[in-house]
Amino acid sequence: MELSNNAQTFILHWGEMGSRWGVNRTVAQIHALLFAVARPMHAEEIAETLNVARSNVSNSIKELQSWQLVKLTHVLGDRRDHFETSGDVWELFRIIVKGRKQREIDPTIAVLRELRAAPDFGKEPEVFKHRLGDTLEFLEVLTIWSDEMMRLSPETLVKILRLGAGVQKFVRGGKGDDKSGDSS
Amino acid sequence: MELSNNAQTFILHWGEMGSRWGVNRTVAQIHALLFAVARPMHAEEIAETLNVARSNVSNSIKELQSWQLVKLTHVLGDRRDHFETSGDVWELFRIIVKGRKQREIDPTIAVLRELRAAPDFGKEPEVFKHRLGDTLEFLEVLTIWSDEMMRLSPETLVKILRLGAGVQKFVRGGKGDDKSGDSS
DNA sequence: CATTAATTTCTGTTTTGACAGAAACAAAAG
DNA sequence: CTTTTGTTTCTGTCAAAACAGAAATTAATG
Repeated sequence: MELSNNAQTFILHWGEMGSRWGVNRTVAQIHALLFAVARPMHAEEIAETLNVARSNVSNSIKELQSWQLVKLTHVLGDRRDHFETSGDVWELFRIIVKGRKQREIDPTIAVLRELRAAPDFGKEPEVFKHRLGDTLEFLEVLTIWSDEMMRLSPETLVKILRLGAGVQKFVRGGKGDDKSGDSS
Repeated sequence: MELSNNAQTFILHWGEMGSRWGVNRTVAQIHALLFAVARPMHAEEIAETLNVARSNVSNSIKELQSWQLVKLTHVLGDRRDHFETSGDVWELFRIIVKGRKQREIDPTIAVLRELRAAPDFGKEPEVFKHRLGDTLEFLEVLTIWSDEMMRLSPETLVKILRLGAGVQKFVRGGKGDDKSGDSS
């Protein structure tokens, strides 16, 4: 398939960004491609369009599937597997956040809990214990919050985001709290 | 400096996690070390403690400084540069979010805006234009929201996070919106 | 059951980034 | 101004990951 200049720019940039946070370029490009063309494609067509080896496409798709970012479909009269991705940006966001939390936050929480429970942890300096405790508490609050937020529909989510810092009006003692210009 | 087992575990894990989101192991380890010991250290001591080359420490610290995660200090009677990091987890979080947004979101917003403004963009298929538009809108809302949130004090922030999805009560039309069990 | 078509796994090559050690540089003290 | 001490830049080595192409496997059709 021939890509327009605009589609190319988008896909290349997406691949570039992908590698900036741990997902390899081809994986990110395939996802961008499926997002852009908005129709099911089979492995062969993806490989041709992006100029990468089919094996590469195969592995990348497996990875995308494991993250639930692309799903397998079929088109009538073609027995090849086809793949597509959701066009709902909010749903994609939810999936990505969920995955990153699992891979980046959860293991750290586990380690911090183990440390706190270790027999010799009590002997550590107070600052160290205190800092680890703060870190753990922080990650736990963050986890609960993100789990709850991600359970909401995109519509509610966008409303909350649009509220912005306005939510501070709803928490007691939150007045006069703006820190504009204190640290930059 | 001799590290306790607990401190070692923490630092090694932090380094491990670091490499999971694009920051190299040594950089993450140095940050973890400074966080754990909670006092200024000079380059030499850092290198000895972590068993890495001094040049490596030098470069890593430069990177951490550019992200405002460590700052330079001096201790009396010692002309060497010493380095320390904030013990305030919330402040660290704010700095990290800010940096990641700059490096991961801002460039994408710029590209999407350019695409939308390109002379031949109007000729693109409707779905494509629509999807890019959605993506841009999403990233813009997210940016505004995070900018505003990050301006709040840690105390307010923790209150809001603790509210969790409870914030939905404050947005109109948010009732009956829970999606539990719809997609997993 | 054989043949064809598609996908996945395997193996070797290439590229990229981390890192150590040396060399160059800068700053302070006597 | 020279010596000492600390910091940064540079260069080469090493390790890990991405990737292509071939081989093996699986599934479908006649």
